[in-house]
Amino acid sequence: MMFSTKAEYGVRVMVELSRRNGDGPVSLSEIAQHDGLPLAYLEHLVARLRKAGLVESRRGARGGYLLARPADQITMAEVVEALEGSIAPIECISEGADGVLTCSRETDPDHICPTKLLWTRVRGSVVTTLQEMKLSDLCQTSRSRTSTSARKTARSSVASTSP
Amino acid sequence: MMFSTKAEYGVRVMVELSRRNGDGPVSLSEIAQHDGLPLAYLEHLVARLRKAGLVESRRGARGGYLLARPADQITMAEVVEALEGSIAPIECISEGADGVLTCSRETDPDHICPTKLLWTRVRGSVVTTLQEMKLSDLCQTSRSRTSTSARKTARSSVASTSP
DNA sequence: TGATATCCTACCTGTCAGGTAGGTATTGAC
DNA sequence: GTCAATACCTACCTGACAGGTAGGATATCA
Repeated sequence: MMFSTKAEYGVRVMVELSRRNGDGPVSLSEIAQHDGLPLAYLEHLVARLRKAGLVESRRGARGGYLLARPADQITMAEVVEALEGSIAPIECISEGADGVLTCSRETDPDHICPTKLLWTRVRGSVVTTLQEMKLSDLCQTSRSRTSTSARKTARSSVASTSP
Repeated sequence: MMFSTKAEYGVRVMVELSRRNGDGPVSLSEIAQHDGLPLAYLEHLVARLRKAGLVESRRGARGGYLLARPADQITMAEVVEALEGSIAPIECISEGADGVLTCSRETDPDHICPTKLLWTRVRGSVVTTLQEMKLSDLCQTSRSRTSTSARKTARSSVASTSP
């Protein structure tokens, strides 16, 4: 498994917020009930999303959460990174402040880690995929299920990605 | 983090076997010492590689492990999958026997999981990257540095793994 | 003044990555 | 034939952390 339920649940929260965008603040308890997820745990996750500037909150009665930006301006890379932390395929690969990837086992500059190429490329493909996908892309899927013809397309497109 | 040290260490073992291909069986203790990895733990990992048909073993004195196939015929997808199990970006996504990806939260056929598209695509990009990269691609990197002094590099690599 | 929400901190708890330990079976070299 | 070196196997340990709970403080609306 590559990501924990933090990403899974958090993405679901973002999708729900996006679908109800414009209806005013959405309370976490509504989302928790709708998706069958533990409310107290979602509070931790949405705190990360808020600190990352992806959602805004309204306290008090009738409060809740809203998207900080339109859904088509939020990349899934931002969402996943806010929830899971910096995306690295493996512990020894980490991204420095300058954005350069380094391998912790590569202390000696003469000794180039032969596996670094692999993990760097894996990371790149994941980050690119997450950056290209916008939150709005996921909501079109969930919206389209209201019509029968669109449902078929959604299912087949998902199934076609198997190797 | 997306993969554990099982993948990290296991890939290193495969790279070492590939580099010494043709020199006869390579013992695990040699590799463990060269890369500064715990021998007893590598035994577990190499058992997975053997069961997956990626390496062959020779028991007894002067025994060890060899690549079961030429390095350019071994994809990193095979290696990583042997070590980590089926590649899934998240717990709720799994690959059935027929190769079709399913979401465990998608019990009701009318309710299509809106996040499935995301995780399916992430998985696809990772699998594609791993399939396109061959074991031989990693060894070309590590070969390029052996021209100066392989022995010196070997010693320093052991020392560098302390953190 | 409640009811309803976010927000914050602390704590719990089972699982599992990562590793150790100790033994058995097999083989080559002397 | 014995010995050393190796793979092979099973069981166990242990700290960290994912995943979640608990309880209260704070803010806001009706």
